[in-house]
Amino acid sequence: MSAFLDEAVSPESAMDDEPRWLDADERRLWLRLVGLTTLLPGALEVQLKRDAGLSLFEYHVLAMLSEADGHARLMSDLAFWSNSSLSRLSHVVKRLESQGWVRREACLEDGRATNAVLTAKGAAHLEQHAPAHVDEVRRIVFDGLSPDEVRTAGEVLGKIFERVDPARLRQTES
Amino acid sequence: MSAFLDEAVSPESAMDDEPRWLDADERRLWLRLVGLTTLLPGALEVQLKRDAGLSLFEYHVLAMLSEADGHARLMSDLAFWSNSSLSRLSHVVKRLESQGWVRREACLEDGRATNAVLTAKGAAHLEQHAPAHVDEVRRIVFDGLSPDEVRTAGEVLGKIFERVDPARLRQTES
DNA sequence: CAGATTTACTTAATATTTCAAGTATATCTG
DNA sequence: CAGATATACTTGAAATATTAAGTAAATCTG
Repeated sequence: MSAFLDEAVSPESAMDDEPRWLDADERRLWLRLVGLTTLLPGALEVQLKRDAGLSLFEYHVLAMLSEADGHARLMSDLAFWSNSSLSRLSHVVKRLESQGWVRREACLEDGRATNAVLTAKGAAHLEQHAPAHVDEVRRIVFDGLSPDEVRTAGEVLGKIFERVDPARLRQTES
Repeated sequence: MSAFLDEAVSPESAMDDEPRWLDADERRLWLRLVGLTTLLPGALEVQLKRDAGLSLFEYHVLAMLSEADGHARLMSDLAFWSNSSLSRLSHVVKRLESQGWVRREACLEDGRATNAVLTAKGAAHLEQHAPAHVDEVRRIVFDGLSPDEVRTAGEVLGKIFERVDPARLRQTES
């Protein structure tokens, strides 16, 4: 990734408007961002999968339901809050439904819409496994960081997140 | 994710050793980290896929080869540098090979090992599409950040990265 | 208010990733 | 140096994710 990201390489380019290559600090952040996006979910999933039979994404979906009014959300809202496409969510909810952790309910106000609802069993499952998962998140993500680092990194990632999809920022603000 | 991450919820837990739930700043960083791991690759891939017919991972693999001596690396080294399992890499290299961008070569020193080698065509493809990709990375990731933010965020992510898999840290240090 | 468009999803097909073996070579141990 | 173990991959199958197409209900438009 160094070549074709930083400026040490390829003084000639295909088009003649040379882009601004990345400097050393940018390259470092970039590589770590790429590294984390590929490795972090897997690292956390080992524990979750083993202990709770959930992927990180599934856990996140259940957690988003657990904090909603009446433990229910419209599929499209839930897709938003779990950073996913409706299609991906639909498949995952089907699986969570088959485990008895979630059920679907037609929406009364809008005939097109469906609510995903966390069942009592799903809530219990989440409660049971949340502590170990939070411990794991803490162990991998937070134990090495000072409060100040947590705050500033959160700010910076927020600025990036905002640009990934401007409509989504509100998600982590509340 | 609020419930079962922060401390506003479930004063009683299954086991009685209550974990330390996340505080507001921790929760914010955590949600943004999760959000970025799920959305950032896709956001960058739109451009790459359309213009260069490459996923972010494939681009990364080619870039890692391009900066290696002789444009070649052992499969296991390449797996390390691209944060992937050998199996995943093997499948992807097969595809890159079928496009003529990479070829495999037996390693002379070790009969078990294989070198993945960037072909001239692969190097040309990378050179052709690198500028637009870097522009896109810059647009989404860096344009909103000050040099100071880039530096400090890089540091913090490094500390997390180190804990995801201690053996891997060296990767973004050089 | 009829036809066209948009919204909210689901589903089938495809692509990608992971998992579990399998193969072959290298190294280590008694 | 023979047998055991470890390393470096590859491959096929299973799980997961994305894409494209389809259905049905709501809304918008002339």
